[in-house]
Amino acid sequence: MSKPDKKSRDAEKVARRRQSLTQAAITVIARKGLPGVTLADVARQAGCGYGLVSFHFETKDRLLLAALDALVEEYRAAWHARSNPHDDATAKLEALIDLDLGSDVTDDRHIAVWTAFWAETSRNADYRARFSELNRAYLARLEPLISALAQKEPPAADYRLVAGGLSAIFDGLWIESQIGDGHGEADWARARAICRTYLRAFFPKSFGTETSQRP
Amino acid sequence: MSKPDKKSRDAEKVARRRQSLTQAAITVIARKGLPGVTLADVARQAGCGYGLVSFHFETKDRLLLAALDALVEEYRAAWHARSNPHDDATAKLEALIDLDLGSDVTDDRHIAVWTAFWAETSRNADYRARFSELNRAYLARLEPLISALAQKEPPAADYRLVAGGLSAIFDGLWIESQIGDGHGEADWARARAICRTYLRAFFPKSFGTETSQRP
DNA sequence: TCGTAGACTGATTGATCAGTCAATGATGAT
DNA sequence: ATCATCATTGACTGATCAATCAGTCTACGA
Repeated sequence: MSKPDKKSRDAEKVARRRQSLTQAAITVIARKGLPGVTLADVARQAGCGYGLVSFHFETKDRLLLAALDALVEEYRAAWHARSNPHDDATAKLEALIDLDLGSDVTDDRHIAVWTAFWAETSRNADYRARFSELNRAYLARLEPLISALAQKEPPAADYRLVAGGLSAIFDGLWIESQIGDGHGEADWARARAICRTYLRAFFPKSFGTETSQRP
Repeated sequence: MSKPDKKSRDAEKVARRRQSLTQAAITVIARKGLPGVTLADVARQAGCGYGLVSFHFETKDRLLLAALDALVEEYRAAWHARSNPHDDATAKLEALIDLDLGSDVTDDRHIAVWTAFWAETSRNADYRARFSELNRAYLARLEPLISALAQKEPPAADYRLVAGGLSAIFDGLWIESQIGDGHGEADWARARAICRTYLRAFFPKSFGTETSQRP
C-alpha cells in the first residue's frame, strides 16, 4: 500500500515547484519591479516552461500574492529563529535591530520587493491585508518589550507611542536605504545607531552603554 | 513690436498645458499606480487628445519624471509657505510635524504617488537623484533646528542621529498611513503624537507641555 | 507491458499600449 | 486677405504580454 506515499511525495514535489516559482518571482521583482515582471521572466528564472506558471498559479496576480506570502513567511521565520526566549527585553530589542537593519532578510534585494508591494497597497486589498496583519503582529511583539523596559525605568511617555515610533523608524530606514547611493554597511551602521539613540533617550539605563555592536 | 509679447504668452500657454498634464498624471498615478498609468488615461484626465501628451513630453518616462518634479515642487512650496523665520526651533518643528502629518500636501492621494515613485527608486537613477536631493535638503533644514534645541538642553546624543531618526519616523509614518484601513484624522493625530513623544524624550523642556495640537 | 493521471511544454490568440504621423484648426504677423 | 507657425487631434502600427490549449513526457500501479 504505497498510495499515501505517492500522494505525499507528489504533494511535496508540487510544493517544491511552487516554492521555486515564488522564489523566482521574488528575484525577478527585485530586478524589474512589479510592473516589469513577466511570466516568461519568472519561468526562465525558475528554469521551466512558460505554461507551468499558469498551471500552478492560475493568474499572474495569484503568483504575485504567493510571492508576497513567501516573503512574509521568510521574514517571520528569520524573526523566530533569532528570538531567544531567555533573553531580556534589551537583548531582544538588540536582536530585532540587527535583524531589521542589515541582516540577510533585509538586504537590498528583499527591501526592493517589499517596497514594490508597498506601492500597490492602496489599490490591492490582499496586499493591504498582509501588511496590516504583519504590522499588527510586529507591534504585538514590540509593545511588550517596550512595556517591560518601562517597568524598570518608566519614561514620561505612553509606551505604545514609543513602540509605534520605533516601528516607524524601521520602516523609514528601510525606504531611505533604497535612496542612498552607497547601499553599504556604513548606512546600516548609521541606521542601527539611530535606533539605539532612540531607545537610549527613553531608557538610558537599559541602552546606556554600547553593548554588542554586531552579532 | 509685440514679438516678445507673443513669445512670452505662448511660453506661458505651453507651461500651463504642461502643468495641466503633469497634474493629470499625478491624479492618474494616485488612482492606478505607476504601472497602471496609460497615456490615454492622462489625456482624458487633462481633457485633451492623445497625441498632445506625446507632443509635450516625448515619452511616457519623461512625463512621469515631470510629474515627480511637480510633486517635489509642490511639497517644497508648501514647506516654504509654512515656515515663519520669526519662529523659534520648537515652533518650526511643530509646523513641520503639521505639514508632514495630516496637511493637504501629505494626504492619501499625494502619498500614494510618493510611494509609487519610491518603489521604482532602485531601478531609476533619475527618481533616485530627486529623492536623494530632497532628503539632503530636508536634513539640511532639520539638523539646524535639532542643533539649536541641543544648545538649550543638550541631550546625550549626536544631534545628527536625532535628526535622522525624526526623518525616518516621518517616512515610516507615511508608509504606514497607506496600510491602515481607516485613513482618518485619528491616525494622523497618533502620528503627530509619536513625533512629539520622540522630541520630548530628547528635549523635555522644549516639548514638555502640549502646546498647539492643531494649527 | 500497458494504461492512466497529472506534471509539463510552447505556439497561438487576443488585448493593450506607447509611439508615429498626416491632417486639422487657431492665432497672429504682414 | 493671406500666409506661417505651431498646438492639437486620433487613427494606425508594431511590440509586448497574459492566458489558453492541444499535445508530450514521466512515473507509477495493475
